[in-house]
Amino acid sequence: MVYRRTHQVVKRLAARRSAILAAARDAAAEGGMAAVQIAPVAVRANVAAGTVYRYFPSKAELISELIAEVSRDELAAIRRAADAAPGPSSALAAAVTTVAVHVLSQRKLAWGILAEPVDVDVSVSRLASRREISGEIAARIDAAVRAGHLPAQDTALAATALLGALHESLVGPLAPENLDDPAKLRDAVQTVTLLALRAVGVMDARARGLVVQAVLPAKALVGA
Amino acid sequence: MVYRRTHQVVKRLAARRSAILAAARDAAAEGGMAAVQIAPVAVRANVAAGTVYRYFPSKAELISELIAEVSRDELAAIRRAADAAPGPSSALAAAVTTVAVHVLSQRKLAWGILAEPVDVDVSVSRLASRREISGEIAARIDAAVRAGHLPAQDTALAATALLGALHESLVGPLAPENLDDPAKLRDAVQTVTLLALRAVGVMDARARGLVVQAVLPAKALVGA
DNA sequence: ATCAGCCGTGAATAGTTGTTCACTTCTTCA
DNA sequence: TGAAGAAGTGAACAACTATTCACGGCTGAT
Repeated sequence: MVYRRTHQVVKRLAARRSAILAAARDAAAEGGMAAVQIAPVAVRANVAAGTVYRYFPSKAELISELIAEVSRDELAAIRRAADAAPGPSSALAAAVTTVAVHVLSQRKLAWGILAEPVDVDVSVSRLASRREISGEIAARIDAAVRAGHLPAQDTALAATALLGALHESLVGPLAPENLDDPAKLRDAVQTVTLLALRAVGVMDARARGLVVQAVLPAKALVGA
Repeated sequence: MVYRRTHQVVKRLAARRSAILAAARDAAAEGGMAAVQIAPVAVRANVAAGTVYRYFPSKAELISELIAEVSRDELAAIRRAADAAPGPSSALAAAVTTVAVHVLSQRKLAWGILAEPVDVDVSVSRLASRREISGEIAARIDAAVRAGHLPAQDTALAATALLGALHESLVGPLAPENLDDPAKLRDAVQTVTLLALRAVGVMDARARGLVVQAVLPAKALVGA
């Protein structure tokens, strides 16, 4: 053979691949999953439509990777916030707040990743990602139950319900309008976190305390 | 003119219109909104594709009417159940249980009506329907607050969150698998209702009592 | 410098589905 | 019964997009 991939080429290919993924992410953040179409994404990434297919075997694969990437970031953020909390209940509160803040800061993207319809091939990947995040929340609920802070319950179902509540109330079509106002945004996060904590059995008074503590560090994320 | 619509013809036209709507509903119940395509719906209704357009100006209009119809039924059921309850807290529990049971008994249809992606023209109608149901739940929460049974709160946001929790945990992709088993189904309804009641501030012990009372009459609906 | 082979291209292709319309069939009434 | 006009038909059309592929240009070893 008279041609072999040199390190420089490998790097360029990886960069281009990332650029395409980033373009897809931008498109989704702007117009939801429906806006992730091969031609527009190619334009954003400064490549031709055909080139996209040199990097991803199909659109479904591209979207699957996009979802996986976003979910990986999300999961890491949840773990970081929860692990930094002083106890299981605080950790749960931190996890919930983190989800709320993240979802709000990228509403369209979150909507696309979480709810917007896609074809079957993609929903497999989406399901896996969602399961991971739901599992993480379930684990945090379970820890609080084992610590005696919460009544015994079906933690998997509870985690799913909490995520549903967060998503629907913050990025769903009935979500409040002017969440661009930071104050309103913080209120919404607090309110929803409170609902979530009470739902799994935290006493009202204690829940209010946990919410305040959890929102303080998370406020930084809102600004970022 | 030598032709005028006779009563018999008017009736036949109305029947055909209903048949098309019913066909659309069946299709949605079987395969979600994605399955509501003109050609298949026409076949189900025993008419030609073109005929559908004699009754509905566009597919979006057809789906909008479908959504409105289903939501109207849903809202009526919620009101009926809530009004039959002895007090505001019971009414709220009854309302939540009713939503849960209905959603479970027609999962695919509910998913299509509530969450499946559709084009913009349809989402207007969907939004209106959803707002009505959410408003009804909000009103029930508000009644319980005014009765002093619940702490003051943003009832609209709470109602939206509750519906999100119900939908996600019962018909979302992470919903438990074998809900066809009546016992499992009842458990799921109870668990989710309990979560919902606690979320808005009902004390755990009292919530458990309300759940049991609310599920008893609703069980009949499951069988139907 | 040169050539083998990979990378990038974008116009053409193909599949899917909502919508139209020229035509047929049915209904009503004189 | 026949004419006027409405209702029904379904093949053809149109719009949208994912995907392909034959070609031109670039890269890297000799």
